[in-house]
Amino acid sequence: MAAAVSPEAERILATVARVPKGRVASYGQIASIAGLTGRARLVGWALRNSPGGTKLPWHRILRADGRIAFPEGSDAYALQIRRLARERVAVTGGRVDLARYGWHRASSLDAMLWGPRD
DNA sequence: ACCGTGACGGTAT
DNA sequence: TATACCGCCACGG
Repeated sequence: MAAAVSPEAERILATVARVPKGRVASYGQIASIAGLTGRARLVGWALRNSPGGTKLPWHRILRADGRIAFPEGSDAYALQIRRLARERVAVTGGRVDLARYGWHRASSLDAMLWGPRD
């Protein structure tokens, strides 16, 4: 049983699962929230090695500058853009406006003030 | 055990 | 805004 991977990966994946639909977060942000500041690369590793990672909203994770982390032109690159578009997240030039779609662990109040978009 | 690679990030130039 | 470097750490060869 249990693919266990590692306690850190578990926390990382659990954090990724919390990113709301229509919002995005950076690898470093996820690492910090998971209590692993400075270990953004581990987030990428955890996602890549997550058993059945298909269930996770991995497409909501981007680089710190809002760019897609996959090589431009790759299948994953195209798929991520497609999955984001499906959530109404605009991706222009392989990049998402974090000021607009970035997840800031908002409370319901913040959600009202900021709104999902617009 | 050494070294290159990578779904990263911050700072300097 | 873009490029270059360096710090970071798990893996694979």
